[in-house]
Amino acid sequence: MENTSTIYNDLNAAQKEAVLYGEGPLLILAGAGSGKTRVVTYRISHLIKDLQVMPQQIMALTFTNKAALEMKERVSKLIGSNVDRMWIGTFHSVMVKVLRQFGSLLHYSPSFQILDTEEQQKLIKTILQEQGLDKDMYDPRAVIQAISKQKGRLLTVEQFYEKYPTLTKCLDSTAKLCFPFYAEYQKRLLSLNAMDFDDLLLNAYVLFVNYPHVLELYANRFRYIFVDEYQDTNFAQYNLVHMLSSKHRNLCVVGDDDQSIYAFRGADVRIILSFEEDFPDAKVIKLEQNYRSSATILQAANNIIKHNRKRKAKELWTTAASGDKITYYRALNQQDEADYVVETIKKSVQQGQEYRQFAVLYRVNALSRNLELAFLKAQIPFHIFGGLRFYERKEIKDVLAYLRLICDPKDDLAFIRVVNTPKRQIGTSTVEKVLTLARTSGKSALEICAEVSRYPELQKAQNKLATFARLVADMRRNLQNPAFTLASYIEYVQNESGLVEEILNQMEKGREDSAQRVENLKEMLSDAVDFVKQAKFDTLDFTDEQLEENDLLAFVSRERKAITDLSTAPVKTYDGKAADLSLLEQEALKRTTESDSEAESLRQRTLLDDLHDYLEMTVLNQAVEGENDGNFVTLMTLHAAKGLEFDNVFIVGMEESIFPGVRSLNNIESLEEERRLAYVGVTRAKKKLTLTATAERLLYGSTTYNPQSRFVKEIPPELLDEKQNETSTDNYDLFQHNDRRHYGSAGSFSFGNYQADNYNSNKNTVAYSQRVINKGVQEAMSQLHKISNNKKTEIKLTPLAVGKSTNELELAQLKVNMRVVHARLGHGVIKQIEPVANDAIVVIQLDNGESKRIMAKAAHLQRE
DNA sequence: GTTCCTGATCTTTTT
DNA sequence: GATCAGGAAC
Repeated sequence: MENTSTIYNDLNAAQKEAVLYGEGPLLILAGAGSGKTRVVTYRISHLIKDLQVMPQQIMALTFTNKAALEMKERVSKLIGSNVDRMWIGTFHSVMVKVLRQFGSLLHYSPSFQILDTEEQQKLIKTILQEQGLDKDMYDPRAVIQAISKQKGRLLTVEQFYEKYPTLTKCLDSTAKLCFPFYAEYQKRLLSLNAMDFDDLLLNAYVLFVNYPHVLELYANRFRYIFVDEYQDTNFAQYNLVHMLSSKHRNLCVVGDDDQSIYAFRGADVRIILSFEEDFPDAKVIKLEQNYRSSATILQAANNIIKHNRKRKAKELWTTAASGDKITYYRALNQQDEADYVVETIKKSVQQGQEYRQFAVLYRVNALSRNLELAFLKAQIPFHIFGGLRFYERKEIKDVLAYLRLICDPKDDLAFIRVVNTPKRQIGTSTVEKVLTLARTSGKSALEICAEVSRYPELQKAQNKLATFARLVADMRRNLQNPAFTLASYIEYVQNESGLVEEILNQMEKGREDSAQRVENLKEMLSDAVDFVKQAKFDTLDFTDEQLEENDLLAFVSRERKAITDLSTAPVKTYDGKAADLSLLEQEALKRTTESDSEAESLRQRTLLDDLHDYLEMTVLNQAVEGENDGNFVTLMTLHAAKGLEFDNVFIVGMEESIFPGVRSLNNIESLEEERRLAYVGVTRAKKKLTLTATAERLLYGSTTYNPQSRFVKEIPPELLDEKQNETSTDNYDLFQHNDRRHYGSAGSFSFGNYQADNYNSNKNTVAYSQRVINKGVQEAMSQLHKISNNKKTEIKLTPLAVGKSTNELELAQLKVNMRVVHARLGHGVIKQIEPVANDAIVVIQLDNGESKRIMAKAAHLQRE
């Protein structure tokens, strides 16, 4: 076998062993920078190329879309083009695939929708109100978290109330929070035909338990299963993985217990720690050689992490030279700290380094502010990652809600969101009435509006509601209009709904972020163009679905036979109900007979298909492109930096109660998680690491004085090169004072609000900055250009057939002081043209004296 | 129904 | 200091 290929020659002994290891459970403990992804991708390629394993027999589960994408690309480079047949994806997306296929067994229709966190919270709020519960006692966010925790532990509603039959029996505080809500919440989800993120895992689990034959289908098919970042799995994921691999037992998990930093969202380190108990015959391979960092940096990392008690013995080593010492800078205050970072980068760049080789990491987002200002002042290009994600922005979510309502008129949550957005004088009380009527009659809210004249109690708002219903119906009808592409259709909805107009009106009133919001709407259009392009590429899943359609029929007939074999005994199910096989059978038959027409629509995707898939992508795939290969300094949280590497890394805010955070000071478990976070941060650096702390810090509106972080003290002093602001004499005393204080005490003390920072009103500078609020970490960092090259596509929209006249002015023809006619507003003069994305905001002085802002393209302005 | 003001809150984040 | 939700006044 050794002769099959030379690609294995660039692996070290441990890596090679992991790649070539045969059948059975395999745990790869891969330290930071030890070539983990390379090992996994090589192993997959080895299975396919050397052992003739079929790609469709391989499943690889990741936590993020970014990781899945990277794995796909790297595997496809190694083996050629047939990655498509493998199931490489996030836990969630893979389970969606399963549930779309078999969810009907759990009484969900295959088109169930997936709720995001905001909608979950809204649901909880309604339940809270309707049940008349004390809203000071229940914070919706905490309730959602509590429910999520139960689901992560695989407690269904039935099991939950079995375990906690009364409120007084809820000893656990999260159970207490759940108790009044869980059942009702779940009931609503079902009636909305919706699942939340945790349901995707929980329901897949329930499905597999209730219908062993379904599990068998997958367990048989997937001979090899891989799990990336195994230290981040929760109980539900753990169980799913074990079920799926129960047949062939070729489960390969990769992870590093020292890099487990997501316990706060349900990850359980014990899962990776007990892999060998789960599989006594497991092979364990440790990858300890680090190819990333200098010896000094590694030594620091090892010294920090060895203070943790619960962990697998593991020590990174390298053949690299010791390199530069770690700089530890003690600043006067956060300004001084930021200036130091900026100055250091400036100097290094003057000596020939590039901005892209620098990253500044921090524990909490709040620390980015001062850095941002300092970078702006110094005119150094930078990107801040984190903050609101693209699809979570208000203006985007509003458009998405319209699209959802158009797609599925029964989507009452979408209805609630948009019925009065933009404002249509439809208030909460009216909406309440509509919803009550909908609930009692079993109709959807939109249906009620469509036949509003039948309901005397809605008389006052009759016209408004009817107009809204007509608006949505019109939009829906236009789905059939062949002139539309997905992007041009979305643009049409953006305009027709009045959302764009509302933003422009707000701009009129001086709202500052309006231009940005318009730009986001435009960005959404190019996003849609790219999405369709990709969807045409990605035919991958359809072949698989086709395959499973037959499986579904086979499954039903087998299940039937099982029942007849057991004479009258019903199939054992999870909730005690017998499976309704006849329904399922009809469904399966229907699908097979439809498969011809489906195959046809495969060739010619309809606008509705595109829209459907697009909507699913927006919930499930939150990652959005960032600017990829720009030469800029990266600013992000330590969490976001996991998996990335930079030549030069700064970690700021190395102070007790910031890092480690206040909330972890009294708890060993979370303190150890903070320490792992420090370990992750330190190991991001390849050549040079700089740590900074301040004597005095203005945070959350008050000044604090924190002792230096214990993590700095855990680094042997001989590795550190300590520096401080030379202009100051009292600086050191301040630190002495801070450090004399005890660690465990409730963190920092404060002298109240004095002296705010000097830069507080720099809003204009912020606007021109290179700051990209919210583009995902995804591509900005990766060297994979493939997608990003497509991303910069120019938006080409099919012009609307309607309303286009020969007199219509093109964007380029518009000039200031030109007289124009607007179909609705009448005559006026162009006063200002402000380009935005591929369009422009035009200020028109109307003849009646009023001035209006409109989007140039949608306005269809004509020559006077 | 809408706007404007007050006051509580401020880890980390993906799906 | 900044944001955002919820309540009172318009």
